[in-house]
Amino acid sequence: MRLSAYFLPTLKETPAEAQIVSHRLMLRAGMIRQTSAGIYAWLPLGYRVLRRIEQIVREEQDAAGAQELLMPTIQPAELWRQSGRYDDYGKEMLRITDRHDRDMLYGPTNEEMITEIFRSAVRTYRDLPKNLYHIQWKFRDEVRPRFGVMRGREFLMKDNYSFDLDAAGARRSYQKMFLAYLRTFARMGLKAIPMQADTGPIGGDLSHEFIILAETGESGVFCDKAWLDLDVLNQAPAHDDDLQPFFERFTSIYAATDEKHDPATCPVPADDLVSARGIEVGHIFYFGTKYSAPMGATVAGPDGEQVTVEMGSYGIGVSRLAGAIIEASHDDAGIIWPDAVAPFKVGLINLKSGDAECDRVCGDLYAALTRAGVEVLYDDRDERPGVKFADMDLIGLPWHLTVGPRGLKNGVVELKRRATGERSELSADAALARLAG
RNA sequence: CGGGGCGUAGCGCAGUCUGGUAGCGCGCCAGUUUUGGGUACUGGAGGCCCCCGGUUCGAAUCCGGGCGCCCCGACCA
Repeated sequence: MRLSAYFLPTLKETPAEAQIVSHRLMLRAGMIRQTSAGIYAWLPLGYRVLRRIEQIVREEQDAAGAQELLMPTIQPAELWRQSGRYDDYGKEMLRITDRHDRDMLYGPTNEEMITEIFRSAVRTYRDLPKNLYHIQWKFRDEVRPRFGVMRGREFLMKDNYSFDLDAAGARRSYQKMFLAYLRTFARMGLKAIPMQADTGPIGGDLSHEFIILAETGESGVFCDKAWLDLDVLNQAPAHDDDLQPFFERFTSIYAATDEKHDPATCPVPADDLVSARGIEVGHIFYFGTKYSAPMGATVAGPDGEQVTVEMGSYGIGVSRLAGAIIEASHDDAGIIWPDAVAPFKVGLINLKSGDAECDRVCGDLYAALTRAGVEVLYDDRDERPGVKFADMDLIGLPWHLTVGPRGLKNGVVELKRRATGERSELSADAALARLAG
């Protein structure tokens, strides 16, 4: 993509309403625009990131055996009356009346709807287990939206729902999601730590919040320092393995939010205990028959009796992750995208657009990289070098490839790694080999 | 939902107390500068001063009523 033609309204100054760093950087980098309190438009650069995040979530869900579908944003109130939540949910639920005076709502979550779909289609235990997910916009009319996309009213969420014949099956479904979540966040370059959360009336150990560590996180967390150098991707078992040992190991390493942390009973010695800040990016829980019972989601069991199915639900804040990743990965100059979610891999900077030699070398590099499948944002604007460098640092692409007349005189271009600031001079061919290889 | 603040050019703000030609910086446009980490200079465009009503010869400014946005707290993916 040529920057001269790209819709990328970067800002030099920070809009007054943005208080936290990810919100400021997303506005300044031209990723989002606010349209109302807690509601945002995603501009091309931001939308690319959102889709990247969504795709990683999707791949890990599919790998874990979940099946994607898509439910609507608007739901009939009737379903929520069946579960008893229509009156309980309060003002956070956006209620709508259609032209026929029917009560509708903009879905804040989808337990009722998925239960309705399930109960109308599944009759026998032979069709279990099932795990269905979708990635869809939700609306919760928060009293006070803030922190940009980290706590918007409208947000993109991956939510899925598991259906099992009994508690043992539900436990296995839960463990599959536990593994999928650890893999998902690790792939995004995040250190996500599962922390035991309130399970409500069901009890047990089957509810975890996944919290990523970031200096600017909302809540205080404590964890065993063993978490810090745990390599999840290398230790993760296959989804078909017996997940119990893995689950036990990862839930036994201490981690707690400050609400649950009690220094008096903490099993971790003070020297091994890390105190940090965190952002919740995922939440999984098992809730048994909370919805299946009132809504009559039953199947015929092996002995012919009707059995109420055991359910769990699992959420990932996809749009929140865009902000959370920035909270976890930025510096004074701007965003530092982890490779897996970067909107482009390489920023190609032409220091002197209009100069025949610079234009030719850049054009060749751009064409060759594109041919090799490398996504490039080519800054071909007629701008000052300082402006180009500053914009590129702000946008935070993983690699910056700089071409200028001074370097070309010596036959070199400059390659910079955004995360480390490390720069090296090399030939255009060598740079191409490194980026495309 | 309690408490507080703000609304003036695309962005950041001054002007409001004490009513009298709508300003500054950045950005934008046209030039000069030919620049190696937000360069410098010259010229220019761009405003229902959030909305409605009132007071006044005259309102961005005073009064009344709305709306919007932000912050702190409580609450929450």
